[in-house]
Amino acid sequence: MRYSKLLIPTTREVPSDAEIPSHRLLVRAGYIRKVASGTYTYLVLGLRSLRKIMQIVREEMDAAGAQEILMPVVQPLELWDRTGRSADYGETLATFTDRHGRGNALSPTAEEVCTFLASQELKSYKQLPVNFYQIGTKVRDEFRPRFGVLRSREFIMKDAYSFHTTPECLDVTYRAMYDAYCRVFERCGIPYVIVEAESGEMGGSGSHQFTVPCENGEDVIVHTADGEYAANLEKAEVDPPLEPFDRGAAEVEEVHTPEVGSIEAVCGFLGTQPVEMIKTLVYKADEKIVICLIRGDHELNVEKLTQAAGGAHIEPADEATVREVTGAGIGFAGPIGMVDKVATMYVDPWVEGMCCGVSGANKTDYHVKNVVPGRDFPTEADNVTVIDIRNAVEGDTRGGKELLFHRGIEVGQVFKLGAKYSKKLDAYVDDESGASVPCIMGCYGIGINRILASAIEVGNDKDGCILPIAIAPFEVEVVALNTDSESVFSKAEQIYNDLQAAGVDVLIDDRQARPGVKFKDADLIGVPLRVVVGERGLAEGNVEIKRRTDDKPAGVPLDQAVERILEIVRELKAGDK
RNA sequence: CGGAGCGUAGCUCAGCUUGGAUAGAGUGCCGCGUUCGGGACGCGGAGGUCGCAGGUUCAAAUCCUGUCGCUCCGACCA
Repeated sequence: MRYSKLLIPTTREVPSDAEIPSHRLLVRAGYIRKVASGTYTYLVLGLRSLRKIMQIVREEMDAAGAQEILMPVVQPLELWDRTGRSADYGETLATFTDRHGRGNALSPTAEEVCTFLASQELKSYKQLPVNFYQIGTKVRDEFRPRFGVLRSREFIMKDAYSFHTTPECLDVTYRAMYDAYCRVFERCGIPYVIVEAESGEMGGSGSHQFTVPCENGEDVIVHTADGEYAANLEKAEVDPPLEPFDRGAAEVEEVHTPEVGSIEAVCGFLGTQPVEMIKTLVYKADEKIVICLIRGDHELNVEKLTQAAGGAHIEPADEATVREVTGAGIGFAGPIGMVDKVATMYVDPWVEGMCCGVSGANKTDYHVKNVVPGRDFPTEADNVTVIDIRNAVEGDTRGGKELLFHRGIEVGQVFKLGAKYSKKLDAYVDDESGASVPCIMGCYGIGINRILASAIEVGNDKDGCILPIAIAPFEVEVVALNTDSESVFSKAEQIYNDLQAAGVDVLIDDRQARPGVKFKDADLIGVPLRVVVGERGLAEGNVEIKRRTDDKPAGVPLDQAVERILEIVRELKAGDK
């Protein structure tokens, strides 16, 4: 394609809202333009890259036995109500009421619709297993869009849903998807790690997350140095305390702590450390009130709590509920005497292991000291569960090995869903014995735009993008330096035509612009291979070929240029895999 | 939703504290000329209801109130 005919609005300056490299460069290189918060128009370069990514995904999904379909973005809210996910998603689910008064959701994912399809069409075990996938726009009314295309309100996702009669059959497809994902990311030329993940709102029993390690990622991955264990922060398990602590503490003592509700404030007031505090959090698990005890310097892990509560929908209790349950204002909840007032009390092992601690007194403006787990509140009772419900932190171990933390961008995740959706949406089939059984499901997502953004996040330098050839908008850029020189222009055109004929994705910079401008733009856009045709080179019978990652161009005789370019393109493609 | 901040030329920003004349710069854009291998230079030009609505004032980009939008930090994330 001809640069002079395309809208490739490169800029020297960046909009002030772009903070991370991928966002800055996508804008500067003219791949995208923002329309509103969290929504973007993809211009020719951006769309070409997305298409290449989608094609790779499509090929690997097809090869893995999935079949492509297309489901609606506008979905009946009723289906979401039936699975309970309209509540789980909350305001993140974008909804509208149509002119007939019907509720509709804009799809952030499509378990409901796909399961609905299964319920209508799948009747017999003989039809299974099946795996449906689609590539399309998803909508989430994000509480806070950010990082450009990485966390937007609208994005492109490949989502797939598989149906099975047995867990073993699901395992086979799950593994096939897992392997397909590895091939997708390898072909896209981006580095990735696979970690164990929690299935979260999806509701399921097993999951792996594919993450591109990089500084600006929003996900935290946790692993041991030997790589034997790797999980995301939501999932990462931590060892319980090694040594049981000395329990020889004094009697419980109430202290007046006026208007100091937060951990920091209490510590400042009493001169204690967060590690000595017992943090008491009131939550609602479905409609039941539960409390969670974690050490003051730890954070509650909602995913772990969800699992502990048997998959219940977890949300923080509102202030009125907290007051009613504890009899005190926010910030003064404590464990003593609470066990009878709540459905369940979850105690983190690191609280159980405390010698004694400071907690709220369930009395506004008061805390209590010398609270001993097991003595002053039960750690063993019918409705008390001691279980890991906090985020892993620096210094934690797992299996005795130190846990290390890194950030990453989630680009894909695979889930075993079980029968949650099929039961709620009546997706049952007859098995071999004639019994009606709910389909066992898996689901598998890939963030298409995130692959592009993360590729730039890990591939850039001061001059611009450095994209793998597999997903770059063009494979080769021919730069015609002196466009008013007939010989330069015609030779550049000849190379351009020959490359096109050879099936190469080639861009020719045929603009009437100064050389510096063309060089800068070529670097910024990040086309993997640049071919310069200029008077200086032609005087020696050469054109210049430079990979985006090379320091200097190499002169190649004009008559060998196309052949050499094709060779390097082949090498680059092989190298990316 | 809580905290902070910002809305002035297409973009990046000055001006606002301490109200005052035709609202500025860089970059980008248009025209002419000179240039032509790493974002050239000269001359000329277009481009602004200073987010919007009220208010204070002889006078508002500037002060006050409201409102809308955006951004950053935090709060259950593909």
